[in-house]
Amino acid sequence: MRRARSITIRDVAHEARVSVASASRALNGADGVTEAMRERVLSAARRLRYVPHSGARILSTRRTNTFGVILPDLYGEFFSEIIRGADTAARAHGKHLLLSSSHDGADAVAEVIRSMRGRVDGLLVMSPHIDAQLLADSLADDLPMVLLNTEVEGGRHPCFRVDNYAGAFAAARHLAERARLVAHIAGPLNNSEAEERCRGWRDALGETAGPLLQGDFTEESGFLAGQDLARMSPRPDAVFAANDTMAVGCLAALAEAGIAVPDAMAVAGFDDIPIARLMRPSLTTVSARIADLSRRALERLARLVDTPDTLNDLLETVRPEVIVRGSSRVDPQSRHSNGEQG
Amino acid sequence: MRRARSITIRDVAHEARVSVASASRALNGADGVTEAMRERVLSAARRLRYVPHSGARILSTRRTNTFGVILPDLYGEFFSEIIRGADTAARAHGKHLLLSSSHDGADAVAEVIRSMRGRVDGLLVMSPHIDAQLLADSLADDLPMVLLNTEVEGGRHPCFRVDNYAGAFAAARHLAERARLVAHIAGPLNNSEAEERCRGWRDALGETAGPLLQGDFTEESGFLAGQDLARMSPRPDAVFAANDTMAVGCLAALAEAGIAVPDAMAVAGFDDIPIARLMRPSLTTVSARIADLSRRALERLARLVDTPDTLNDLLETVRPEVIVRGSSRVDPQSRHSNGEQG
DNA sequence: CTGTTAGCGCCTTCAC
DNA sequence: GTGAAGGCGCTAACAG
Repeated sequence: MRRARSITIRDVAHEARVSVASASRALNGADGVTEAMRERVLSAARRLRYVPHSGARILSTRRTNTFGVILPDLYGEFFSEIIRGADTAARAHGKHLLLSSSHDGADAVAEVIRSMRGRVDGLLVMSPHIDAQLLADSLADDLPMVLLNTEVEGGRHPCFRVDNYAGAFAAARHLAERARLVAHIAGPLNNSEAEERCRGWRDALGETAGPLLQGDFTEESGFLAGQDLARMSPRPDAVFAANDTMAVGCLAALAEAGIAVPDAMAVAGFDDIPIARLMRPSLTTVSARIADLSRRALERLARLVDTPDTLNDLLETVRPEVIVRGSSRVDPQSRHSNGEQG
Repeated sequence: MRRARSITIRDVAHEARVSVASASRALNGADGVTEAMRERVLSAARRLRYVPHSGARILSTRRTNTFGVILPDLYGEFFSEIIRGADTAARAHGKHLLLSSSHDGADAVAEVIRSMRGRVDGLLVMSPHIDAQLLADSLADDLPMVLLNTEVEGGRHPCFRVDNYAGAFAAARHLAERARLVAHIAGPLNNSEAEERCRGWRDALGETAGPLLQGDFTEESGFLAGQDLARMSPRPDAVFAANDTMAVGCLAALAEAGIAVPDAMAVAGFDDIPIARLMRPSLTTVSARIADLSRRALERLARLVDTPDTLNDLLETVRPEVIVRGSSRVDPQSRHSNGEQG
């Protein structure tokens, strides 16, 4: 546990009997160095187990080789997917990822962003909280930034977003094809994604929209909503949850209440988290390939950092796709469901 | 996108008409500063939208306020849980988290660790790869470090681990109570956790252990194993998967093959990832409360950084617990299963 | 209480 | 090709 003074480039230079400048050049593979000297420096470094101090390098190069990722939370499959996508891209570029959860609230995000100055080259920010607008204003412009599913008017930063409205609209329509009354379990208030999805559901169904249950994206809230649903009369025969996590909770409640899915009640979620496919019945959902989205967002950020370029392609919208699975299949694997010839 | 020269403490000092030192003191809430001056500096900082440059601060304070977390992968519920625990602790201490996946291999880990010098105050490392030993040797001692489920002989670093052997042993025993032949789906080769779990299974059953199927902790490998299992004759009537993810895949394969769980085959996994509870049937598993473990490991790391203290409590082992659920219940919710009066 | 000075470890002109 | 010197932004002695 002894924490000795760590060895610096000076030590290496001394050991190799060259100047610090030359050592630096050799270490960084800069040209203008004799092969002999380079070898001497490198071997000295090896002998001393020299490891460059990133803090110092950051200060002098003004490069951190790190991207900050700010998410509302780090918990659960959804954010795990986002992290995975970002990580994939970061690795590909040899960059680090500085992670932070903001737990909602634009001021919290602003604070986190502040604390990241000087330790990241750029930011990937997801802040679905409705007052993200405040955010935009309080942002320093001196840090490249890419937004993810974050509604901001000013539009100075590239933004990758899922068309939540269209996805929800399609899902609701799908359910309406087989059901008379389609309920909705909404996400948290003041969340722009939740709002868009709710709006999509409502617009898709018009007057025939079923009851609206308030949730908060957690599984538990989905469970409670499922219990409410089970007690209703007339009972809706379909429900669209604003995310998969709530849909999963809802399924559990329905199973407990002895309500058959999809026969007595069809269920659909949103996000296509990995577990959706694995539920029994498997969960119909709306997929936006979120890991892919975050990967591309980080790629974009990397480009932005390298070349603070033109303002084009500021907004990229992904049109999600309904994935029909067991929880809403009209005729659940009757005979060979492959033969779609009529 | 203009990236102006960012404003430094010098600008603030100038604006407030004080020296840089005083500005620094005022900004950092150090005492020995007139209230008037502090106010002047703070307001200047606000006016200029000054944000301190962490890189510089790191260099001069030799403190990064960041912990590095090195995991084999960032993907899936298991690692998501670990991240969550670490994040919880980090937030509580106002620290950042620098995340990195190493994708196995001790040399990869060593490389990642190298690259983290000067940007973290300490490291939380999980490297179940069997040659973690190499790791231990190549480690610089000048960075506080806490290990997670990582087998290293030298024992110079605090280590938090799950007793994989005991957990697997107990799970296998549990299955053996209701089954004649208990198969095992193993994790990847050269993974110490997988090995321990396999050993626990074998020792629990002795000669009566069923077939051993090779997996790699992925859901797909569990699925394939499940298919194999379905074809076997004599067919095992229970299977213990080395992690939940594979168990989930296995369940899917069994369902597809029309094998009833738990009646025709009991299934158990390991880790108690969130989804385990949500499967139908819900998945019997071994829980080590992994999020809690990583949280505590990070707490320990924080203490270690603050006080490079004594070497005691170097190893903390969690004895995991079998959680019996539907996939292995002898009498699946017959009548009111609460009344355990006989 | 405040300002001056000297680094933190590294990179990068600029002379030689 | 190589070395000396200055500076990145900030903090931490030390004087005043």
